[in-house]
Amino acid sequence: MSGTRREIPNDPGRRDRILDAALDVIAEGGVHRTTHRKIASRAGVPLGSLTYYFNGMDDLLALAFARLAETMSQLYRRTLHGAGSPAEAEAAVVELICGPAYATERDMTLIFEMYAYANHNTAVAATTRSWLRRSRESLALHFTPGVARALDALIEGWPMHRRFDATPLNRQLVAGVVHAVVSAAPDLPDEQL
Amino acid sequence: MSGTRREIPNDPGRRDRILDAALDVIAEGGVHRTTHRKIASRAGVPLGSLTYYFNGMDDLLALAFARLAETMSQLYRRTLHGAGSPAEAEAAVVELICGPAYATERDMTLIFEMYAYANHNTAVAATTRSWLRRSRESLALHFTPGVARALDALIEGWPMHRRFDATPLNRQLVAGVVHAVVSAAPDLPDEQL
Amino acid sequence: MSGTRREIPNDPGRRDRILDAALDVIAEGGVHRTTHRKIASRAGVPLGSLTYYFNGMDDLLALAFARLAETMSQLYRRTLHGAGSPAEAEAAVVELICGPAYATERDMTLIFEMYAYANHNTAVAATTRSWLRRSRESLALHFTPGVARALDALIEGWPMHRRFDATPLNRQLVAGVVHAVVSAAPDLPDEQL
Amino acid sequence: MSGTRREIPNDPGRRDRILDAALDVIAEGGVHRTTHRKIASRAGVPLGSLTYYFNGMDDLLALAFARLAETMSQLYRRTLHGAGSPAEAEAAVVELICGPAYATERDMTLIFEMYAYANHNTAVAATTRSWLRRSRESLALHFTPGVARALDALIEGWPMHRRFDATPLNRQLVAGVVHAVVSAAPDLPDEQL
DNA sequence: AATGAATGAGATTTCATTCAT
DNA sequence: GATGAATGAAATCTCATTCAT
Repeated sequence: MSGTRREIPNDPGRRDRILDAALDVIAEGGVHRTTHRKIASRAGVPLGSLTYYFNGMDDLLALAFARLAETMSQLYRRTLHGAGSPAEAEAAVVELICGPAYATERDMTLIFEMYAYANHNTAVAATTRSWLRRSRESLALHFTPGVARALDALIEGWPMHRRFDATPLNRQLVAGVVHAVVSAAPDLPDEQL
Repeated sequence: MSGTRREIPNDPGRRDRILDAALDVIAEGGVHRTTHRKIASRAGVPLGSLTYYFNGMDDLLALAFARLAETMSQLYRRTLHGAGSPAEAEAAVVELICGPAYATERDMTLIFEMYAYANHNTAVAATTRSWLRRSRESLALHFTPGVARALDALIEGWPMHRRFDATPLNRQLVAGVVHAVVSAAPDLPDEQL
Repeated sequence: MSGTRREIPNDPGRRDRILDAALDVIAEGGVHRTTHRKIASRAGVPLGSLTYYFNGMDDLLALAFARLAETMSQLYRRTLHGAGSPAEAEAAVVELICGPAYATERDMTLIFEMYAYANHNTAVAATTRSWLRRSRESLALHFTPGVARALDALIEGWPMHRRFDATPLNRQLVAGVVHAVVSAAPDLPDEQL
Repeated sequence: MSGTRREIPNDPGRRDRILDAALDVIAEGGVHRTTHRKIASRAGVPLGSLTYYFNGMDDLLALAFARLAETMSQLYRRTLHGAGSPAEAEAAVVELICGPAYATERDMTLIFEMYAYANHNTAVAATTRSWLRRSRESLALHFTPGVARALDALIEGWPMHRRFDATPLNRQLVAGVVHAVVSAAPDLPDEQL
């Protein structure tokens, strides 16, 4: 019955479905309330498959966050690579700060969870570092290294406030600040990326 | 029943000692690995006293984060209130972004944990909102509302990157960016705080 | 301050208030969910007074059930002693079976709890036996020993069914059955009470 | 996911063994002293399996009492269905009231516990109601509805007294009373079962 | 390759009781 | 005589992980 031929997995997309389900569960309750059972139930897979595909919870979470970072990075990249002029690049940055595309409520929650978890897990810390590096590389297509760092901080910090603030972001204000930072480039010290 | 005499607790500081121990445990392992036992052991109190003083883990964490926010708020406030001139105010902002005083590694870890937890707990969400509001009020002593918002985002976002970046923050770069944002004030749209 | 004179309790009715509160708590949640704290809170007395007045939970419950039995016995007794003729005695028995006076919902619940508890506590077993004996003595004022035993079983069993049955008791039916039992006296074997 | 094959439990009778163990523990100490540990130890199963098989103590107790009611109902039913004549039916009722078969000391204790618990748990209340209904249906095979109700009350009430009385039941007395009630049928009002 | 029944380690929580005042 | 802060023993419950199939 079993022979020597390579067994073919009977549900090839299952691994990723589990990771997506894990992100859903994290978004809903936080890492601290994430359990194997919830993930399995959400993914519609048997409980045993979680330990079959992953080496415990830490491994599963690390891979789920890696998947999140990959998705977010691509969005970031797409948004910035599409810009054909300095003005369009600035607009793209404003879009990343204000737009719901970059950070839905679910995404913001997941990013918070990833940052928090990264402080206690080296694999996720590496994922996070790689993400930050890639963000800056995308920004470096259009801006000097120093400006890229500053814009990155704004892209990080402003949506965080937006998440908890009652008042919505003022798009004109964001555009003005981004422009001011970009315009300051000549006055900023040299900086290696 | 027979009078209004209040019993005197045998150990008046114990409540706060437990909260501090909780923050230590969170900083070390994250909320997701924080347990009553670890907190009790760290605080040197019997396990039972945790549920005597607090209504379960959620309550305890909410109060611990409130204590954290209070401490951080005061530091923030002290730093900004001390500034006597626009130049000193800018320097204070640079200090908040770069200085280890504002955010030791432990503090940064705790802040990440608080943000993450706030997405799943209304009490902590309220604490977080109140903290953001107070930050902006302190900034409003020296800056227009729009500038205050932008600086707040920088103060939030830049140290986050610093936490995961290999390279340390370039203080001159930060100073340049802060100055650019502050100088842009006349060009920014009106904004209510 | 303390001297040698006898200390006078500063709240003489408190003991009984605690016992009544205990019965309330038992009626609401059952013995299995009865705690010192609930009783103290219900009675409006300090927690410590429970262990001051009683030797632990078993003692407290035993005394509470004794109080219940005393109250119920007196009602039973009053109902039967008031009867001046055989017909009135029969009517009194019907009243005890059907009437809400003998057994409100709360009373029935408490009696069930007492019987259940009596199987595991000798003091309450004694209380229960004494109650049954007194019931029969009251019935013996009007009926032969054998009839008294049979009526006692009906007074016990019928309200139990009433407690759980959807349909209410048929008073005429009860009266007919009681009359049949009473009328059978000459045919019943002699029985010592 | 891949098929409909059902996993076979390693120990198919375990669920029922746990319920029987629960009844043993209840009979010995009462619901109020029944704990997961005692049941697990008595059943010879690991502690964790109790919450694996049951949704908490309430669920476990409800199912244990349902098992008790089922067993008792069948005995009741067997006893009454075996009667081939009115005289045999009367004898069967006397047997149910007096015989140890219907109610050993353990059974009586458990029934008390069930009634007490039923006042605080809707599932057990339903079990109890269903039991009472089935008892009456068995009695209705031989007696008019009114007589069935009266006999049911006697079957309920008399063994309760027997449980606490010092003196044993007088079988002749019981037979006489049952006969009197049965003979009164023509004089009793019509009653729907 | 895949599963889910089963478990034990440990988490949270409850609560009777103690005892300093 | 009286109290309620405090505790430890034990209760319930959760869940990652194991493992026979």
